[in-house]
Amino acid sequence: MTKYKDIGLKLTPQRLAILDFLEGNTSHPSAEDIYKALSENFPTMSLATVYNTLESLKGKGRVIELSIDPNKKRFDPNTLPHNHLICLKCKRVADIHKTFDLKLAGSEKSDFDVLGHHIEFYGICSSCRSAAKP
Amino acid sequence: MTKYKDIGLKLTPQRLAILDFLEGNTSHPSAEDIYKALSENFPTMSLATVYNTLESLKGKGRVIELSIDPNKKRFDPNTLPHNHLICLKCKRVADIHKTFDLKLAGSEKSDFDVLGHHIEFYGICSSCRSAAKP
DNA sequence: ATTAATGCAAACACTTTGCAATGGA
DNA sequence: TCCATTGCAAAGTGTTTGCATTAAT
Repeated sequence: MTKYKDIGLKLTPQRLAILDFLEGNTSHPSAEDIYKALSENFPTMSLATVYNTLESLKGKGRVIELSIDPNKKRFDPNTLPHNHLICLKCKRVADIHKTFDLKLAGSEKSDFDVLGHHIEFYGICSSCRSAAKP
Repeated sequence: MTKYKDIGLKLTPQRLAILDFLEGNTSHPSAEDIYKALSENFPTMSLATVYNTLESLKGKGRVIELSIDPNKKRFDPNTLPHNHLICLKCKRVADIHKTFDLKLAGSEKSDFDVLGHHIEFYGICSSCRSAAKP
């Protein structure tokens, strides 16, 4: 039960619930998504707690914040390098486990220290494709 | 002077100013950035007009909306395929003109129709690097 | 006992919208 | 003239923060 004992944060029931919800979750939920999912079992949980916890988890490197969805931040508990595929219609995000080794020449870097990269593929998911066209 | 005559939108002074500001602009400005820059010469211009115009330009394919900055939408008048490099500290965005031909196998696409991709490189820009470290 | 985390509400930042007045086409 | 666009204000989202209370260590 002390599965998260070395997390470096106080383990409150709320955090435990958030961690359990995120574990293995590939839906790339927003803070609101997490809040709604947990509100059923934690009716008193505050949305602010979800935001605060996500911030802490980000600081501990247990969660990645994605800016792939233009309307809200989405979170990914998979902190290993990988890429994403987003549906332009419904904003569903799928993981792309394939990685790419992209090199930039010095002259292409605009004098930045380049630390990494992230690829967003975009397209249409199967359910949006098969949905009746207006 | 009818440089934008075939744009398919009514050419108001406000829109002309926005188009002129964006032309060749590589700063990837937010709506607020554009509004501030033009307010000097157009003191009565409304921020809503900037948003409305950007929406129209997006619809006409004259501007791309970027979700590279987690805090706000940024806009790019360069609609040719290219990639971006963002400074993790100051959020400055530079263009990467190099493109990459990234292929996904059918099994990697989670049953999406993949239409394209965009690469975000991230790192530290030269001015942030040389800034005094706290 | 300490100190961090919670929940609430208020504040904040960004973006969108309703609508009367305006002005391009 | 006609209809799209403007400017303003209000409203709508998503996110952050202040603070007294609570609870993990």
